[in-house]
Amino acid sequence: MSLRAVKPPHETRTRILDAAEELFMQHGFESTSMRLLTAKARVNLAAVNYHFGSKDALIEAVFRRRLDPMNAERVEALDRLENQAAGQPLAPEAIIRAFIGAGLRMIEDAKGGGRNFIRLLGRTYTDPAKPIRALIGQLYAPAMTRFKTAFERALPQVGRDELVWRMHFMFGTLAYTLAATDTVQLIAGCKPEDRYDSRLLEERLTGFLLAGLLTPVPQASAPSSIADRIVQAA
Amino acid sequence: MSLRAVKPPHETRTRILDAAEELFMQHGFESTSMRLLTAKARVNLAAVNYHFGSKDALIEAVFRRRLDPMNAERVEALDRLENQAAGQPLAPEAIIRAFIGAGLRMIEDAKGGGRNFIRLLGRTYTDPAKPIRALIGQLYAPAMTRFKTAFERALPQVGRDELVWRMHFMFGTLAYTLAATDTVQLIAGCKPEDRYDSRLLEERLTGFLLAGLLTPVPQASAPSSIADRIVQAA
DNA sequence: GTCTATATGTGGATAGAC
DNA sequence: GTCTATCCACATATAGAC
Repeated sequence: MSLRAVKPPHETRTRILDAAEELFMQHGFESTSMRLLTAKARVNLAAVNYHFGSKDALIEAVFRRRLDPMNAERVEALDRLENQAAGQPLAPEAIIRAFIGAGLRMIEDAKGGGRNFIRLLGRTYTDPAKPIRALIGQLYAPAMTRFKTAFERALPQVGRDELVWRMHFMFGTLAYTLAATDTVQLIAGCKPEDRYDSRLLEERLTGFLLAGLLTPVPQASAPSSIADRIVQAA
Repeated sequence: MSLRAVKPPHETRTRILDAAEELFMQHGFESTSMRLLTAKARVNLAAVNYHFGSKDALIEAVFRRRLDPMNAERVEALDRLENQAAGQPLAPEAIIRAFIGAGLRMIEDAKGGGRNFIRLLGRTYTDPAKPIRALIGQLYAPAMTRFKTAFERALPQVGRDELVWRMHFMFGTLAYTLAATDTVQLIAGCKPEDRYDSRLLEERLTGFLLAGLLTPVPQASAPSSIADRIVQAA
């Protein structure tokens, strides 16, 4: 045994992943050069190719490291809810929380890099590069299927097509919120200390999304009476 | 007068802008080289620098060409509403429609390139490059201020902080919807012919966003009773 | 205004010593 | 597993002829 601490296995890999996560978030994939990345990680330029094979493979590894556990957590939360419900449809609010919780809790992890990743993730949903979108879609697919089924059972009164769009709106709101939370000042000064309060954000998001999901389905024949319909439904 | 049609002024500029719009949407800014761009526009490689000065200046011109008229249209719509209202606060639904209408109508313009631009725009809200975000923010700022004031007057019961977040959610939903409308299949097969029906999409979006904007403000003390509150409010 | 040819920099990837 | 040196493709931008 040497007197020095034993070097953790794959320490180099981890340093590369951490640096990549932060730089990809700050500058995007294309603008982050391997030279900049390896300098930040304090590893040799050739290390990325040795450990990951290519820049693209590194990008995939960055997403897998966080996204696989995150989606597993979501599915586990849904499993727990469905076990408790014993065959009954779930409450829409509970499904929403099961989905957004995992991501929101990660924005409080500033030191461990979770916040960086979440913002990177939110932006990558709309990345122009096809392989990137395909990767994200593939990593999400299993969880997506489960949540879609749960929403369909919970909201039988919302037709299939309408539900697809509402889920689309929902995921969009979440993705954008996570990606652009630093930009909220653009609209107006909000208390900076509230920006990363995931509990507060969860309540705000849940309220907003739940209302959208539950709103009465519009009839094509009455385009300007949505507010009326909400009042009538109440 | 020659027998040939007179060459329109700045035809080269327009061809460059059109090609840039499409390629930036497909591949992003970094991945679109001037060589590819000028080839698509059928102009000389040096033409971009001659007419715009640099690639960055071209990017700015692409956004200004569409975004300035688009935001002007939004502000005009708001002007009309406020003139009609004669000092009374506006209906939240009308404000939402005034904001989202201009963008939604543009997605039907597939041939003229409007659809390309809208998707490019939606994605660029979360672009990692600081100068790009700064440009977008600057081009939006005047319209943003007007709409924020209108929403504050229309929704006095919502509280400043909460309203800022709800507007953030709203713009996020819109941006993501416009950017990723082709990805809706990711959630499930939706009728492809509905994807670009801006009227249908406007009804769906308005219903979703309006419900979120109007939902009762959560109390921090009762985190799991949002559904109850909606029922109580009704 | 348009073109060719080129200057100048940077990118990802790798061969081969240690 | 780590490092240096280098290959080669491709980027933006421009000089100068037409």
